[in-house]
Amino acid sequence: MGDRLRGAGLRRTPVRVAVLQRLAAARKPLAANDVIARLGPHTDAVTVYRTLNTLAEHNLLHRVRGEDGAWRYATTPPPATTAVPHGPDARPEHPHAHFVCDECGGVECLEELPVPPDLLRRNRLGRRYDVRCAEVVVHGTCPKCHD
Amino acid sequence: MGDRLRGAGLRRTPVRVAVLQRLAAARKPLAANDVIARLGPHTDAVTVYRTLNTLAEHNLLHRVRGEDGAWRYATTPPPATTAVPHGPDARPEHPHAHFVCDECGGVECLEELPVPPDLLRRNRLGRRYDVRCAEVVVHGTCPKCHD
DNA sequence: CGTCAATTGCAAGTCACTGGCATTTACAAA
DNA sequence: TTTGTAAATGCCAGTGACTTGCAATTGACG
Repeated sequence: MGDRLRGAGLRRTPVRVAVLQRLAAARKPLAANDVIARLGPHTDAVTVYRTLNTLAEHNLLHRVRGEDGAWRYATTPPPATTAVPHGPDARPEHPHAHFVCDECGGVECLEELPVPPDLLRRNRLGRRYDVRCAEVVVHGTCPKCHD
Repeated sequence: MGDRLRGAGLRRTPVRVAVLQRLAAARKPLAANDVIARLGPHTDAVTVYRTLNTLAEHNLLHRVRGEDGAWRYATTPPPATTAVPHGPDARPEHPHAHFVCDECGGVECLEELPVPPDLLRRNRLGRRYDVRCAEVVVHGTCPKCHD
């Protein structure tokens, strides 16, 4: 999936491709640790940390904090048109809520639960606040941990 | 403010009282670090970490992750009636959104922006999900950092 | 094919927080 | 008031998730 890398102005390197593959294969957000584990002992952990940061900055990934404080990374769907901007300033295209299981710590994307757009209406806060985006995290017990 | 401690079934100790005071005086959520700094060098940092945990478990405090991954702690208003349950299982009484400034990292309670209650409707997710609570975090630039 | 900035890999560091354990203390009961 | 006891504290050392510095490597243009 070097297309997306090149589209974002990034070099297509083996580590980046492998990271994107692993994250796409896992259907849920993974901690850096999990990604490192799935890459085998041949890949340097520091490189993976840096790779995840880079990919997230360029909006090929998005990330959420797990309850343990570690980031979870997940792939973002490819942009609808090639004209959609990449880069650090781009907004997530389909901001959605996330689910955090309080039992197992697992994180899931709730694609079907969009972040309520009215949360971004600046006038809900003082006019002197510059609102950029909002996150919604739902806590509870996931099906796997259910009783 | 030992009343609240005793009400929660906790011992009234100098450290706990001091922590509650400092957090009440700051009108915004503080990182453990900030609390420690405001207590002077006479209080042990580990004790403060444990104290913050204890107070949060007993719902005298609530906490949010800052963008740096460190918890921010803020006092919760006293329960409306004395019959309101305390303890680890109690739900926050007035769940509200929080604001995180991407410039300075500061966190604020948006008491006037309640967490949309429909986020908790279980049927928005599969029926096998057990939804407990939801968090809303708004990102942007705070008045102090504005240009 | 060569050039060179972008990536990588490795060593060492930082930061927020936790665990273990001996000492002290709040507070209930005598 | 005194005492007994579990709960809190203080200190040391550890953990885990990153980050930083820097030299060696490499992808992708010309």
